[in-house]
Amino acid sequence: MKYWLMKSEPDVYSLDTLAKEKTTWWEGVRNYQARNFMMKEMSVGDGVLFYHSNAEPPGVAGLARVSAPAQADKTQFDKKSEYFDKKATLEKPQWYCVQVEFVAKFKKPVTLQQLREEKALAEMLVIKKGQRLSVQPVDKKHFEIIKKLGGL
DNA sequence: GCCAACGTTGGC
DNA sequence: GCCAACGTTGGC
Repeated sequence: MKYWLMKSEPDVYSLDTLAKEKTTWWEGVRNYQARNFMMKEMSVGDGVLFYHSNAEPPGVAGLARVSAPAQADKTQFDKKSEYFDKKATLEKPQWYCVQVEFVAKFKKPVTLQQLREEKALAEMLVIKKGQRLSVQPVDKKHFEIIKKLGGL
């Protein structure tokens, strides 16, 4: 069982949307490191911190869980999609994504500022300068602290 | 294989 | 909207 932080812009796809839809395929990741985490490291049941980037304020909005293993991201084959990739073929997909399911929404989001102020979280990747990875691993202890900060 | 140019991310 | 940080692309 591993733990992750996954970023989404709430204007594009928010935790509230996931709460309504229950599950979603995490499509549109076009970074190899992030893809490799989804393809090779994630397992069904892994815990996910759902992070709102480009939000006011930015921060962890709640919890999700990996609900199906990685499969080819179908948006890479869709010419009309902004995520279309002409290098991808059905035989050799370039991009994969896992399915995540809604778990819980924090009563109040745990803001980036709170994460920075919490000494025990100083080593978290999301805090670090220039850290842009949209899918990143999280220590269990950090996951638990944030869950508590979120009131769960 | 180097690296400059360019594009994207994401906080502010 | 700005811009620092970083990833990707493509000429050589």
